[in-house]
Amino acid sequence: MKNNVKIARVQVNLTQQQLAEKIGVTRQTISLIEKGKYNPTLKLCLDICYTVNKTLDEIFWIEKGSDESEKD
Amino acid sequence: MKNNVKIARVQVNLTQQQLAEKIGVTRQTISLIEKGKYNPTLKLCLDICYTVNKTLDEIFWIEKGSDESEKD
DNA sequence: TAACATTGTAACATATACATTACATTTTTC
DNA sequence: GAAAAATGTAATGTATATGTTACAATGTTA
Repeated sequence: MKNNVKIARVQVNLTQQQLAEKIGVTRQTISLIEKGKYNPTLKLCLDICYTVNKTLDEIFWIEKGSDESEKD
Repeated sequence: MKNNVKIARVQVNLTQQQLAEKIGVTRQTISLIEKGKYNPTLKLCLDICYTVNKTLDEIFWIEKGSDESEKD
């Protein structure tokens, strides 16, 4: 699950810890999402969007079939 | 978790069953998502988008604080 | 209205998102 | 280059998304 969370987070000058606190999740969850190792829920995706001022399409859209990340 | 899955699904002339089969989930999952009773994962949101030819923003975006649905 | 297709939903099981704690590794700053 | 901050990640536990099966309710069509 590739995404642009890290880019967007850095753009608004937040650490993983700060983003996590604003959203109400743990830093580990943010870390794993940024590394593409989690398949986050819609609600969490939306909360991230609200906090970094982006839309779902800007941060989480990936073209069909272009997800190179592992299936595990 | 309000969304526009039902509208988009009907627009492309698919039943819940047909959409579910194309995506590889059960009909119940589609039903519960349409009724706003599930908080789907990003991967499933994307699969729905691909199948009904819409983007994440078109189907799943909701303005901050405008989610009237129940929490559980 | 009777058959049939579609949708809602309940009970129970399984997989996994996310929390908690802890520590290691990398990056920044002095 | 050492101290601190930021990030990666492992082990274990919990909550919940999703599967399975089954049946009821609603819509559609002859």
